[in-house]
Amino acid sequence: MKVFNTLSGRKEEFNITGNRIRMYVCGVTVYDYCHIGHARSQVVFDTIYRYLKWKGYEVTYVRNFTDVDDKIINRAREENLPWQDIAEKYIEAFYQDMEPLGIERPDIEPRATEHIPQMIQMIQALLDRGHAYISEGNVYFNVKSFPEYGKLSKRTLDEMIAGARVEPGEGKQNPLDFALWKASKPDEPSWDSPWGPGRPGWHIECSAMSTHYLGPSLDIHGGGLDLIFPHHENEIAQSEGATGVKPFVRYWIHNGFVRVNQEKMSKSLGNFFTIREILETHDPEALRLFLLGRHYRSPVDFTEKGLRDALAALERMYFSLYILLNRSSFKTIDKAPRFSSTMNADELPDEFSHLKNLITRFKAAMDDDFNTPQAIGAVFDALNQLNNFALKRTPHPAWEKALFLFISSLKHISAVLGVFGSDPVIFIEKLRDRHCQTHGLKREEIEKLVNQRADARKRKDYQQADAIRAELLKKNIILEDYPDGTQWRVRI
RNA sequence: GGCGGCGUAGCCAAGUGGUAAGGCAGCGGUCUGCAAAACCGCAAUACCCGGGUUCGAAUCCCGGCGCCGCCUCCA
Repeated sequence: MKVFNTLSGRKEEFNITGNRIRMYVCGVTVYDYCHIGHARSQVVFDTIYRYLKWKGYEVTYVRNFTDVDDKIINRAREENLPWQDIAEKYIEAFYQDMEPLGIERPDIEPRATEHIPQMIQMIQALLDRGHAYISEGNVYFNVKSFPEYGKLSKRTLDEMIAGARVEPGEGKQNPLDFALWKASKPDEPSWDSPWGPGRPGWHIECSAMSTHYLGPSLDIHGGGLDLIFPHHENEIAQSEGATGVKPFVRYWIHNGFVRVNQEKMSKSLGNFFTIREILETHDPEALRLFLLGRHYRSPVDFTEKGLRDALAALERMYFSLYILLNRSSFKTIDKAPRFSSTMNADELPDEFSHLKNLITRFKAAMDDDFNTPQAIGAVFDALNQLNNFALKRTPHPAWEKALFLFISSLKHISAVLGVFGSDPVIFIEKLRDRHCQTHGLKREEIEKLVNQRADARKRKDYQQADAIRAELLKKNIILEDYPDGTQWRVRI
């Protein structure tokens, strides 16, 4: 398996000793609803987590909540609520938004405020080792004490100072020094510490919590591209400075941005869509497929068209399965297929190459730096081949076996990608319901018309039949006549 | 100003040295009462532009042009 490592700037062979993977991903600061950028990051690392587990690794995945921070404090002031309530509210919202996207719960989800002692301990270690200093109740990290500072973001201290839009900063020896501990102002959250009442700086929580749960050396650390500097750079300085263990992280993985009109989606630009507002009108599985349709390191432009295309692709997949299952002897996905679950792909003739190789191709794609677009391509190759053999006038004698193999393969693939795992019947019905709801249509009426048309067709009254079809088409309902009956679907 | 990334058909997107996956849309064919779906075929004479290396480059090198990001809180 190859993984792109931000630290080296290259794809590297993924080598770890043993079978255990320690993985830490920066979660969110809980002061507002999550937007599509957060969704992408979560989907990307969720998929990586699922894939590593699927490969048989024993993964410990830690993802934090930053539940104390300037933004939370400000939000609390605006809403005139205790800051804890703000954090609580948006943690709950986070789960509500992530659940429909199929984001699995990490093994450990630590909150910053529950790990103040660990942070204090690490700050003390940094002071003891000469990497930090105290100034007016604040504790700062001394970047000059860590010669490798800049190795992740590939900048030198001199370059950063030359770039210089750095805050002068009260009591800092160097403008790039950053706060480990902030003396708290009167009405701010505060904890006791050896340096007086205060609260932790942002970066220290991830160092302290990752070390606490995973030890001083992690296998994978992830987050958005925008965390490389300063957040992850600072984490390296803190962790390696405090523990002396190098490297703090073996593989740094960063996902690219979601953009809107060619610009980064961000709170400060105000060009963001929250997950919940998108899911009001869009299918969550389509959103996940849309996000996985691009390589995780590339930027992705968020568009309505992109989402629609993804839904159309899903619909094609599920409608095909729906038709095929209907025609098969086993009818439904989970109702005891006639073929044993140990059916060997070798039982299929060689013409079914894409079906036989599907899992192999899927694995090869994912092994190459989690190339989800390529993996998805392999799935559609297989679907095309399946339809080709199954929907011919005289279907291939092995088509049911091929269908079964496809469904079994899909079970594996959906366990990793979190798409293509729905029951086709449920997916199609959901699509129909949603359409009826948003267009104020009644299913019974549609079905009544479909039946009327069937009668007309039996009478060979094609004029009447076509009139009904045209009427339904006006409502974006498309009829499809199959040998075993008429299906209706929604035009996307 | 420094550092990093990107530019592949109408749109989205893989491919990073061996002759262009896949999705959406389009066109032609098969099927169909006609459609739709599905399948088959067509569609970039070829990967921003200009040089170079190589038997061979979308893929490597040099030079442009365009876009984006980081350098400040941000997934």
